[in-house]
Amino acid sequence: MATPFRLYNTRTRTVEDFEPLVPGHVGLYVCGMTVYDDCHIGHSRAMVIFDTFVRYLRHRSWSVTFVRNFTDVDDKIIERAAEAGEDPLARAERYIANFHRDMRELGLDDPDLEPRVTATIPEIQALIGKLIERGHAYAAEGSVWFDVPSHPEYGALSGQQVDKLRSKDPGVGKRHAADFALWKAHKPGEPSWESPWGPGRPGWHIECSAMAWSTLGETIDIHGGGIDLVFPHHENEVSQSECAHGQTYARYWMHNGMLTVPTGRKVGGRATGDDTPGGDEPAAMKGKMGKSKGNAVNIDVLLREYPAEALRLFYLDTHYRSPLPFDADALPTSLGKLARLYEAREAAEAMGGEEPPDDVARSLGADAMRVLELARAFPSALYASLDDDFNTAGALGHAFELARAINRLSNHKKANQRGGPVVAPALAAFSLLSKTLGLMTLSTEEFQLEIKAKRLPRLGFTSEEVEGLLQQRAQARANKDWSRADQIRDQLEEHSIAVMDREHGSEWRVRL
RNA sequence: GGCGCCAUACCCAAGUGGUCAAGGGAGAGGUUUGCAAAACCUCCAUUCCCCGGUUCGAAUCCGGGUGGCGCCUCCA
Repeated sequence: MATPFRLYNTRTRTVEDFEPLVPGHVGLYVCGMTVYDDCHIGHSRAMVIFDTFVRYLRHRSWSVTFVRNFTDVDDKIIERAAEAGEDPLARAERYIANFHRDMRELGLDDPDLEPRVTATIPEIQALIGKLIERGHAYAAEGSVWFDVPSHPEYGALSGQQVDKLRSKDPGVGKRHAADFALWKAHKPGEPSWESPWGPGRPGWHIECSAMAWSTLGETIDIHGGGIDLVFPHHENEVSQSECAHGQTYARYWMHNGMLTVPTGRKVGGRATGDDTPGGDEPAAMKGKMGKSKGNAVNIDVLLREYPAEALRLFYLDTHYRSPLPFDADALPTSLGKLARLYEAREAAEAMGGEEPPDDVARSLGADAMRVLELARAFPSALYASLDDDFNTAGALGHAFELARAINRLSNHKKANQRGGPVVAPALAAFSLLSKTLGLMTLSTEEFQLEIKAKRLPRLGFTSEEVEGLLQQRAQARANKDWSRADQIRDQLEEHSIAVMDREHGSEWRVRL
């Protein structure tokens, strides 16, 4: 890589040059879902960010082993399953299937490995055994606790001081308030496994240490996840792994910001098909999106109405570490921006043609040169942004500059026929955007069809009805019956269907 | 009570020591059009929450204040 790749490291609170342990190869472990319910758009923000991150690293010739786990046995799953009167493991299985369905729908690549807690029990027990052996854990009444005071470094990642914590959970047999469970003694009705300490199940944090260890070894290059996991989850992982192995657990910590619901705004709205009136929602609704706050919007619901790439653009249009506010305008805005990119690419394609004669080239002059300049500079501009702590929002800014330059050139009548020399570099730039950020991966036609399929049902029309009306309107226009033509157009416009009269006929779009 | 992050125009959002403060949306005017829509052009922050300080020079660094958010309980 020509320029260093720079990444913010939560552990040091600074942006650092990224150097993997083994040159050219990156081991990445990302905390995935606890599968007790459907994936909401806060979860999928993390999924999209890391998917895109891996895509980019690979594009830049790093070899990446991407591991994203499933926590398929835990308190919450057991609790929810009990409420629903079902088997916890069956519930987890169902939500894993749903998650896979949602990620596929979102257009994400599968991670290289997706370990599950229930398939990592031997490794978890081995790790716990090691910790007891080394004096960092103790068994008490069928459970095993991590001995926090035995690890002086505890708190380094999150900046917490053990004696300042508001510890609540008393726990049976715990020696220190900050100690946390590695192994939980079996309770009736809960899934359990045999162990040297009696039947039970893993605690919350040990699983990730074990899964990272079994898939990537004692030291991983980058550990990712939501910023809300820093404490206690990641802090505890560090202690478990470093006390067991005596090696640095993760060299870089990469945390994404939360999806938030701003104060006094409507959540979802047209996005969810929920037509509750706007206005102030209960205080509990604002802040971080989460199931327990009752403000979660499930990803599958949104994907029924918006193309996956609109979600992707929504996520990538803000730096991954910033909080991302979600409201009713968010997706329409992102979809509009995405459509702008597609339309610019279409305009570039339409300019294909012969090498222009000199007089035409001269008349295209400055505008054509501008496109050429931006298109050729695009790769280095994109790399500069993404190499700088994965600044996807900055990278997108460059794409929009190019889009405007293309549209400007294509407005030029002569360019419409003869944009020749600028087309290839412009299309190459958009192709690079597809490869790295996963946007504009469809043909323009596919994209328009997807929009129509997802948006039209809410507008009270079928494609056939719209086409029928447009035929009537074409007839009226041919007869210069402008009032009839305008009446049809107004009727469609009322239902958010925009009609555009082109030289070769009328097109229509769903207004975003 | 403890730890940490953030504060850029009407809205969203890049930029984090040095030419004019990206980009998108909204708004105003114009080109185009049968009229529109879309697209394009022009305008839209002499200024980056406030107050001090460092510097030849700060939105960018330091100190204080105010406001918002995350974590300390399950959390992407």
